Amino acid sequence: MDNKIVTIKEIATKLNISPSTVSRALHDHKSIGLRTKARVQQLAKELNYEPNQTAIFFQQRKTFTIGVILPELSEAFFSSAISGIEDCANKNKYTVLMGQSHDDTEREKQLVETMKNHRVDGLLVSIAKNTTTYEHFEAIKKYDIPVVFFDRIPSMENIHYVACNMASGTTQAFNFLRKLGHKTIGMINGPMNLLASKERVEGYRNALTKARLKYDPSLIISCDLTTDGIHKVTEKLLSLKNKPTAIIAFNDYVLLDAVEAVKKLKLKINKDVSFVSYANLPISNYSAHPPLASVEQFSYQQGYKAMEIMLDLLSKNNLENDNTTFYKIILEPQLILHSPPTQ
Amino acid sequence: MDNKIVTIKEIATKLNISPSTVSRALHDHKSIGLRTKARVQQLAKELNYEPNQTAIFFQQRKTFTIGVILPELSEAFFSSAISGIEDCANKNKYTVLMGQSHDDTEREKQLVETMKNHRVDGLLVSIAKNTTTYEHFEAIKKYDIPVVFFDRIPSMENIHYVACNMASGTTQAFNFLRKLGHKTIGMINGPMNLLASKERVEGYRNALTKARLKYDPSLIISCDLTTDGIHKVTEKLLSLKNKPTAIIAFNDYVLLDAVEAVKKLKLKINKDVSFVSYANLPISNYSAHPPLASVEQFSYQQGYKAMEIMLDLLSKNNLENDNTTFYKIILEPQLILHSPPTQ
DNA sequence: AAAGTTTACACAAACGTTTGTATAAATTAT
DNA sequence: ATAATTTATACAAACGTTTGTGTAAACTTT
Repeated sequence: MDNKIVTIKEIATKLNISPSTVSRALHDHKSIGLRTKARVQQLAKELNYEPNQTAIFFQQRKTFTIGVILPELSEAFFSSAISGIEDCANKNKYTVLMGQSHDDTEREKQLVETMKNHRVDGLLVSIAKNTTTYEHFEAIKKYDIPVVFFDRIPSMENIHYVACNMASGTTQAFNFLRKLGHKTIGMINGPMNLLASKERVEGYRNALTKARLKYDPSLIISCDLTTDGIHKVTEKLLSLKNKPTAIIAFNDYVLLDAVEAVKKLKLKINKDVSFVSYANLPISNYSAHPPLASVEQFSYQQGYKAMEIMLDLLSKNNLENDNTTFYKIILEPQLILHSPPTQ
Repeated sequence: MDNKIVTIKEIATKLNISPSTVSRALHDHKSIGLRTKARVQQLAKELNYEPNQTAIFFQQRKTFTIGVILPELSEAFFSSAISGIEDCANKNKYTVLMGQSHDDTEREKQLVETMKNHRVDGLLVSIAKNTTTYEHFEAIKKYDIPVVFFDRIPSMENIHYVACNMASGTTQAFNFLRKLGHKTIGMINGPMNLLASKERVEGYRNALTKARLKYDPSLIISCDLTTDGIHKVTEKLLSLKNKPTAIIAFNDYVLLDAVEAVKKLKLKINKDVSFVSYANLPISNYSAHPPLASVEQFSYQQGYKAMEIMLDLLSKNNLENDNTTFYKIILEPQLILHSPPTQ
């Protein structure tokens, strides 16, 4: 019942040997005799010895902790991603230090600072939607803390990242709608500083080109991902002369707001206008107005993979921090078709 | 561009003063002369000095880190709760170390161990659904690491916790259904080791008593919260002689599965059987088959409050770890009515 | 049995910071 | 001008662990 925390030193004193011997005995070092090893290990067990990780972290200059910065945990995409990160980290004896930017660049900067001071071994980041300057990420590299981005990738050179091929996903979505007979397809896009937004445009245009169709720029509108913004953009799209009969929404959350806007306009979903979106969140399966299809972005896998890359970087880190090769892992998204709600 | 990490020692050497002086100068200690203070602070800035937190943690025996163990981040309830935890922690210069038990008691034990070794200052826990032994939580108390439980509370004496009053929530739900005319009300309950399950029964029976109705135990069935379990329980309820016309589901996720079971039985929701559930997750707002009402459990607030309690415990901790008074914060839940999906 | 080798341990330094105590120098008081 | 006090700084230990190096004692080898 004594809640005194036992140290290596105490074990050493009790056994009349030196701390270094105890340490080595506990690590099963070959240079320690079997008798002493046994004695040490037994006493350690008896006294309920627990290594003081903070001391070890300090001494080893390694914390086995990975910082994760993401916009918003209550978004299913990110909670699922961090779930993957944590699972992979845990399997490899790493722990996850978590921080939400709430899509605020200032907060994001602070978090990077905090994480750096905590001496995390690495940083996994999905950037805030309005982050456009990247000094805080440049800065941390100087400290030999590798950074791997996932999903929300900044427009930086020489970074590691894992993301979904949104161009291809968008092409899939576009072609799917075309096959259903839609001729005019609109798109509610995200902020253009996000790689994912650029790629959506790319995929959209690729599909047009392949189909030898003309590009009407007014059919793609960026928005700030707020409810208001989405409402406005949706109304704008649906009041175009070249009015779309189908809309590709930036993601399932955007879709929810877009649906609201459509209802306000007294238009019928899946009749006047159909939707396809991205992420394939659980809500789509139970929603009253699910999209016809959703581009699955494999958030759990993205997180898991990002952590795997991190582990790889960390294992190589000692040898040579090779500043010339960068992981750019592109997962192929998959268009998931949804059946309309029954009853 | 030199990425060498600067230490207090180096600053001391460069200025030809002792490390202790540098440390005190950086902390604005009154015993340091203004001139030296200025010189130190300037050089620190120039060299981009960053205190090594791992050293400080080690030295101070305090990490400003709070461990959070919860079942499953991809459940909206928990991601929202940890969001509250993180927000409160961050405001108070604390960081969050996160771990998911995936509702596995073994993993939960491991996590407690990991957190302990990381020397977290405190632990916030929502237990795995099948955790029935609590030695791992008893054990950590000996290390003077306070533990605060939230939402999923174990049946232990002398613990701190914050939870929602599920008894009252259930009574509200029951009365709501009664007012709609339902005479026979069933309940899909969770595992009985959870306080929340016991409280639901309590609230159900209280409502009966107040209304001078007889208690039919077969109308309340516990399940293991798996899809299969929920299907079975739903079928069982709906094949009773005393068949319920309304069912109180353990939470919004359980509801989704229960709805499936109802459909399989070719029964009509809101006609043959109506539902009320708990949590009031976002899905309810967009669902094709939302419950008539959902008991809002204020997950974000629960997390935030739990962290506040933790902070309070930590501030008092030094004085006297008072093992006689325990926080038991009960939030009053609120029944939120849902309108059926439009169109 | 002497030289070489191995085994099993001890010693000490290091990681970066904080903090109690000692002590010169500067200031004030007498 | 000397003693008392204050100010500003240095010194050293400590937190718990790991790890490079040194070294007796116990073995081999010949």
